[in-house]
Amino acid sequence: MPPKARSQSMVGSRDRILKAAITRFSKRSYEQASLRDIAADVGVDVAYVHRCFGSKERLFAEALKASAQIDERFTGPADGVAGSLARYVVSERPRRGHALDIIIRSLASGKAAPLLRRFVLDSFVDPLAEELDQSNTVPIAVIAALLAGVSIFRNVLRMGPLLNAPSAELEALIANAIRGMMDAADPATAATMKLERTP
Amino acid sequence: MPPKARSQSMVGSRDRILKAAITRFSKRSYEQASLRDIAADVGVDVAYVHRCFGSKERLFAEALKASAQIDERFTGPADGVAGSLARYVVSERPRRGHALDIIIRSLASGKAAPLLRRFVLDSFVDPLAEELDQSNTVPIAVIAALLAGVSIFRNVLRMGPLLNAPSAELEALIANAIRGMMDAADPATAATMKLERTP
DNA sequence: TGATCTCGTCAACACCTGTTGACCTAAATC
DNA sequence: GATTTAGGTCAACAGGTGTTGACGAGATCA
Repeated sequence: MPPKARSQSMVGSRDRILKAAITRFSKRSYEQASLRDIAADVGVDVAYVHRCFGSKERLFAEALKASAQIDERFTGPADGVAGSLARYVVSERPRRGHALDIIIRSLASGKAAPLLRRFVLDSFVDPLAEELDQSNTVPIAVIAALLAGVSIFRNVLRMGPLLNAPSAELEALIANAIRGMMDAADPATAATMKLERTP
Repeated sequence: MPPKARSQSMVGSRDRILKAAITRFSKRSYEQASLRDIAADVGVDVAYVHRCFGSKERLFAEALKASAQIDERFTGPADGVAGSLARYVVSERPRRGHALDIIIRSLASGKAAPLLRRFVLDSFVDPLAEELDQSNTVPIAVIAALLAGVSIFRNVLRMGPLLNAPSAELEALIANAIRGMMDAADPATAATMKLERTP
């Protein structure tokens, strides 16, 4: 293979690797997504992707961080929190490479779990708790678990009922679950979530 | 190593392997739990555990099935469904090797996913839907996703807030989420769930 | 022109995986 | 007593993994 002219297509190979990693990690788990696959996507040698990022773990960490920047809404939806969260999880047709996808695929990986735990806490639970003036993060964590659970059952497990259900129905179910929980836990906070029942 | 007296400790090695597999698969994912580890737990050669079950996939399937028989409550709690489900997920102190543990650790595994999808459908969603006289399985699937999500965040991800929270609080949050959802979706069914608000 | 540094390749290492075939041994069967 | 059969071991295969060191081509800069 000819060594390829550099200044043309080879600029920013690191970014292209990062992008390929995001895609791969959002389709397969940490262990199932191999460095060789990522390298092949970019058309580069495995050794290079390794040396670009130091280790697979660091590449994963960077991919996770980078995917969060793409994914603006994940850090905290603006208004009508319950409905907005529900809509975010459900309407994911052309979504790919967003933080949530990476998270739900590697939750069970021993290597990735510590990273993901901190990420979910720092990028979702804490900001949302602050946004809602809620000092107790437990309900927020349960919301996160609900959203992750539905995403997993839908996109990873590909469970029939959740795949075929109309988006509106699914959205309403999730939103009402969140509302039902927050309402009972703390009516004041629930009011902040702009409750309008969607039956 | 002396070939060991058979009739004593070696009876039912297959069952011991199955038991070890259940334990391993409930602590690590399908790919992370290796046949060699399982074999070592029993004190047997890898080749034997393989030939006992035909393949790793079949061993996993049998372990999953066997774990469900241990786990009576998983197939359908009797009364006060919402609270019962919540309590089941939360109070899992000395629980190990039950179906839910195996499920939440291998959800993202390409090999195990089809098995798990069918298992959750057959052993949880459908029975519970029937028990509640609910023809629409979508809300039930969302409940399953919620329970799985919380279990994952707690036991796999080991997320702080969900680990340290008092069981009663967590239980109430989950139960109210389920009630809030079912109540809005179908008040008649919700009544079946013996709603008593736990604030 | 020559030294240097970045970008990148190549080949290999060490390790771990599920799986297979040959083999051995104790118990049951004839 | 001889033979089959079940229970089990051993060594190896084929393939995949992250990781490493040696090396090379182009551009940069002195």
